[in-house]
Amino acid sequence: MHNDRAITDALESWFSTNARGLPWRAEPRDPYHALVSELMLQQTQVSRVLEKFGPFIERFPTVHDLASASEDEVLAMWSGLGYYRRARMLHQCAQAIVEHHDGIVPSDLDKLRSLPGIGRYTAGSIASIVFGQHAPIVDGNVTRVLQRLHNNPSPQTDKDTIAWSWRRATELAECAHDPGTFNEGMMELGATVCTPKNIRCTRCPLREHCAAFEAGTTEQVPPPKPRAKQKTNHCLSVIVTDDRGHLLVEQRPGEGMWAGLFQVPTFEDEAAMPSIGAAAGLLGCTPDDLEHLGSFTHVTTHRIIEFAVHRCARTDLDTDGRRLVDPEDLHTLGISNAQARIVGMLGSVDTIPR
DNA sequence: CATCCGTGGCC
DNA sequence: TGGCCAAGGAT
Repeated sequence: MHNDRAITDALESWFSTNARGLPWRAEPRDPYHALVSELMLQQTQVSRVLEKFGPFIERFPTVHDLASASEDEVLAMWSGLGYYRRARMLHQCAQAIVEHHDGIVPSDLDKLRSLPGIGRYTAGSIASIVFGQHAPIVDGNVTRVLQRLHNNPSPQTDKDTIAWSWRRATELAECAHDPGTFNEGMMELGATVCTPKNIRCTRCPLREHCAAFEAGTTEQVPPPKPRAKQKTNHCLSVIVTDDRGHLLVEQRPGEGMWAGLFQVPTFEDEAAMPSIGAAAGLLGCTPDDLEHLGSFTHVTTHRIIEFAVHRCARTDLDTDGRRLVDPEDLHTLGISNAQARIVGMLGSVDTIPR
């Protein structure tokens, strides 16, 4: 039907000379390293993962170390990566591996799939890249490459398109000489050559197999994804220190945005910025104790968050469910980049974990 | 099944 | 520089 073997051969050959260096690709491949890396790669760019992977593995060298760590420690090492629920999933995943799989990352696709935080993409990725199995993977890159390869103009998010992509990826993975290399190659091609815009067809190893290139429709296939409208939120954050210079922090709820992360006392409102009077009242000081240090806008995919940052002059506030930490020790707590920026307004305090 | 969950790069 | 873009898993 399709010239699948020609496609997989061309791609594997291209990838073996065009791969960017990912740390866990070093031989021998440690399945635990792959697990951490794949969870990180689910949600952020390769460059960010490169920054965070080394320190994370150094802190949690084995699946046992990760499993026995506290959730706070895991979140601390995840700080700045975003999608923090995945850090907790990875933590639970490690615990499940220790409890149900003798501390050994399973190679079986269904067993991988049943672990927390691992869906069919991540299961296929570990099964194929680490264990050499002919398992398919489909991510946004793979879908785009496949749709262009077959000049399939359907919306990427359609149920039928997703099912079609998985069928096609399954055929190709089964055909591939080295399915792990093929799967990595598809993602790398989508990330560096077969990109949404500025498509680099002249550098594409699959050009002669590409129906969209043939038809001249690469720019239109696939169509842009519909985007959710951003909601606005307002946060008033207050930097409070005691007479030793220790910083007052609180832990966010276990659900929602930045779940389980720490922050300086922060008051939120969807409609408008909380008033200084209200914030002072909740903190147990007066408006005169608060000094406005600055404001900024923090943008995420689904939210626009306006932050106003104040400094409290009082050093004797009731800690009331909050805790005081030495700014030097902030890197041991999970904090968002927005909060790191706020604490940075205090001075040249280094808040990024290393 | 629709919605939620961060951050940074690119133009 | 502000808008656009990337993307899997859980619930």
